[in-house]
Amino acid sequence: MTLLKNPVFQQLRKSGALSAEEEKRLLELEEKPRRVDACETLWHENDRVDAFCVLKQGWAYSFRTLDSGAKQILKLYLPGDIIGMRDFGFSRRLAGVEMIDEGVVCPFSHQQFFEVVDYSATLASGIVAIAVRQQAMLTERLVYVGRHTAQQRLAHFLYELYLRLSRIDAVKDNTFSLPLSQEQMGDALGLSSVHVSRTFTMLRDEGLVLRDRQRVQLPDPAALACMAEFSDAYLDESIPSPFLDLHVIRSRAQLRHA
Amino acid sequence: MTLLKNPVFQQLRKSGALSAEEEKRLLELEEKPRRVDACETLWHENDRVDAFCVLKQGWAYSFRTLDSGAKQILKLYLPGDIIGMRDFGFSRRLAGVEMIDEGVVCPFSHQQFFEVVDYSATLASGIVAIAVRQQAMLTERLVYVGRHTAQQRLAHFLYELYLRLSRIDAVKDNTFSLPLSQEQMGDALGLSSVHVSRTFTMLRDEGLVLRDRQRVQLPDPAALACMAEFSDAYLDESIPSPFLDLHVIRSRAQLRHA
DNA sequence: AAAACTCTATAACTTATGTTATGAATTTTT
DNA sequence: AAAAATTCATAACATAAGTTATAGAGTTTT
Repeated sequence: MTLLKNPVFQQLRKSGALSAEEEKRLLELEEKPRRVDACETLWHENDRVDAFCVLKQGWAYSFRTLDSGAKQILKLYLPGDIIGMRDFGFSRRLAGVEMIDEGVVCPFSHQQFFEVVDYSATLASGIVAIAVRQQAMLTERLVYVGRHTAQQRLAHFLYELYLRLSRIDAVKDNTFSLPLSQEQMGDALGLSSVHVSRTFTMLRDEGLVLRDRQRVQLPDPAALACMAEFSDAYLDESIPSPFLDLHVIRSRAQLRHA
Repeated sequence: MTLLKNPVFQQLRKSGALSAEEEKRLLELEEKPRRVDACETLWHENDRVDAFCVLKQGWAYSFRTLDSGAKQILKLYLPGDIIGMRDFGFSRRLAGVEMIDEGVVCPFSHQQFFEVVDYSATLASGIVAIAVRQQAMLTERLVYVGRHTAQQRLAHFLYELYLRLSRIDAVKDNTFSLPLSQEQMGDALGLSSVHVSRTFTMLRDEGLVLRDRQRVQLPDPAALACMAEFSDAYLDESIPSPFLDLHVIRSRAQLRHA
């Protein structure tokens, strides 16, 4: 997975909004791949912000630790996601990030990012759009953690994952791998691990979710989405047309500079 | 309140990172002020995304409406905030936005934003940093809605407001105006209005919050922050040093282009 | 292969918060 | 100024989710 394969950049590319040089610059952010182990910490809460990462392989999550020792998992990162944009413009990390399984990340520095932004407004806007989309998932979780039952929360969580994984071809026969313990899912959804277990049992009894260890199957994804009151607008991948005209604006601006 | 007065741009300015032309460009985003009434809708969920707004005067909030008719309030906007960056890169609004009291907004278009980004990486980064800071508040609310008691949630909400209002000089004698009904606070915190009322009573009994209609007084803000387990990192206004060197990177890049 | 862990399911019990209802206090409309 | 509509406080009751405990199933270590 590269950034260039992200649907946002795919659309820009197809519409001819990306020059060869821009594609090259974007790929330069992924120049320094690094293997990371399962459970490895990428950074801690409160560390100095020095780098962002493209996640090439593996799963990761960001989290906050509370005084009580409880964890709140903020965001699950899948291959192709950018990790750490949440901290852009802050001196210190607002959240820790850990790998779930082993994988590969490509760190890039503040300065590299600035250079890309400075070189191309199109690349800058594309990266911001990707970051905004990631935040949108978090916003959506606030809605359902605040207002929905445990069943709906878990159903929503599983269905969102199902959609995200589908897009990177990680779903076969409505089945995917979910390398999270029930405790971790509880930490993401604001539920106790016991209640996550109870809720899985209920979802199984209703025929909505079959699970065997890390294998999860959704026999009727539509029914699951419906009971979770899932609204997929926030996962919409299509970018608005003004975006595609960016390079036009850009050329006009260059004319003006000249 | 102008964008230029936002702490992010104030810092850039003081460190000499903003040219006169850049300041001018930034102010051009605020060229079309419009009076808006109390309770006026700025846009609905699912509207086409056409503009963003600088909120000059008054309070606003963004929200999602659920199938059940319940509302989840996502974010409170105070003067100096940018409204709508959450939807950047999406075709449709993910949330509605309404004014709370009357005020003034300055809408600017996608295209105007692109032109600013294209003109200056410094301005682009500054605006992104402001948007990231706003999202950070939302992320923080996920943490306490997911993991904290009603008392802590309300305490956190009030203390965060107290800090944000302090920065725009809207707090006198630890007292500020809060033009939200208890039902609306419930909608923000994922609580019923009845329980918000109960919780206010508890906070009063503990001497942490005095309230008379829209006047709210925090006799001991530090104690309130403590009981809410408030961590103020996410409201930190200082931007990291690579930011301040942006114009240096920029000039280097221009040299390379030449 | 046994031992030690970790994860999961389920039960019993507790508690925080939701729901419904009522009356008083404010605010808005007529 | 009266009437109508909100908003707020409080009570009584209902319930979803938390907590603690136990045992089995899987996994890892020895």
